[in-house]
Amino acid sequence: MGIYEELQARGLIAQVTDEKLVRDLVNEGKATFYIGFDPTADSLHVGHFMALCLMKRLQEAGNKPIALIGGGTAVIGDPSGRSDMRQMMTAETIQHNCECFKEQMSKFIDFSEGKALMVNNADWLMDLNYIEVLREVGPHFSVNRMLTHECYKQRMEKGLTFLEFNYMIMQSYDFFELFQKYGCNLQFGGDDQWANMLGGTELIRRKLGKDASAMTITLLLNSEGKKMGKTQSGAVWLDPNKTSPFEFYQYWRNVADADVLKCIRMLTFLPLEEIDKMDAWEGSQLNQAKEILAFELTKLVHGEEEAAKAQESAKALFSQGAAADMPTAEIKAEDMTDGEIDILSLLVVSGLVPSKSEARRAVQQGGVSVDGEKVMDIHTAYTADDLAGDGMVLKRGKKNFRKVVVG
RNA sequence: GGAUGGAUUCCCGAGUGGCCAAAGGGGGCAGACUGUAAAUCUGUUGGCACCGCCUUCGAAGGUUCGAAUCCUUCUCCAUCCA
Repeated sequence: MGIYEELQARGLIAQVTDEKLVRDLVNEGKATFYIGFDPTADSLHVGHFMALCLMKRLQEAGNKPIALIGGGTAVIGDPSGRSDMRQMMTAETIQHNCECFKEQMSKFIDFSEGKALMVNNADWLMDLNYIEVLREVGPHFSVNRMLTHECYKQRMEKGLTFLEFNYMIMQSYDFFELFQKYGCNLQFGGDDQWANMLGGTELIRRKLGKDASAMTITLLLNSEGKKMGKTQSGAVWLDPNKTSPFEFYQYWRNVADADVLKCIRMLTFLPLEEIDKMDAWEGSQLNQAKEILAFELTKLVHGEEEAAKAQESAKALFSQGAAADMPTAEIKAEDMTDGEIDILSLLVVSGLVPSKSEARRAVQQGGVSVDGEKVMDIHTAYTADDLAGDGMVLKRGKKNFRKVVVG
């Protein structure tokens, strides 16, 4: 089985321009391919992770990856799949994000000895001359056709600025540039990038009369059709400072039944035969699959040691409500009044709730416990002695724990 | 540049002088049930010193005993005309 077939079996391939061509290219290790990452935040997230894994897989099969950081395109903002305009970012923010991306990526991809390249499209986009670009590239794009693309259609209702409209042209230009400079003959991207990517292959064909291919990665959607890797409080980040390994683990531990196998297949490196066996699992057995998923992914992103730690913590926490390695909050002397701290303040200081009102509600609804004992009275107070030594395990709801100690 | 309509709490969306911290839905949170799942049911969903007070209805002013609601100016958005 070639790498292409494997990707296909894992459900990673969404669309390709010319299946036979791409399959041969990739299977024979002749592809020089690129994936673009727009530095819209200071850390990569799960969506990027899929792309990185794909790069890794293809690199192992002998192909050469180019990681393109969109330091130039991020200035514009991709309207694809968005119902409103992206917030404009300052040049400094983008620069900072680029640095963060570079660092994180080198953990996943082997950039040594020219096995892979990392480029920033700011290097060529920033110096473009408006009139020149219009004359060089403009004639090859039909506004009529562009407007019919799905990605713009959505925005036709809400409004699309000329700035964003140009994103596609910039991305196409990237491919064109990479094709000429590095012989990059294949572009990968999220399925929402399809139109933008076709723009590139078309530009290359029209300007150079040569063929380049494009292939999109299936978007990881949950059974409700929403993008995975998002929580109400934001994305699930790969940066341990933004999403701790424990939280990361928990996110995957908690995916819906319907999504487990899909995630294992698409995201992990477990052999397909093993995954196929899990297909038969049902009911509470799926719970084990979730554990496997969570462990495997945490291992990939944060390393085996962190993964094991996260798993142990989770197990300990959910069976006994205590664990050595769990998020800890320190209570300082100034948080205490008369040597005591009441339960509401404790909840707020520990970061388990954002306000005292919510703390009050949580307690009144029976959602708070200390060392396994439910707290029912909002006036309950604790002294420094209660917190001494190993501290206390403060719990809000079923899944929010925090160890509280004196700081 | 002109005409019209619009901006409400996390989101959608009611509310056109006091009964509005603002209906309803979605989402979130918590409880019950479970498998750290889903579905369902219940409660809750601005802040605080919580039977009371404070800050919110695009922004700034004004009218009024009293404004999300009326007036003025401004900003932004949509549609049509140029």
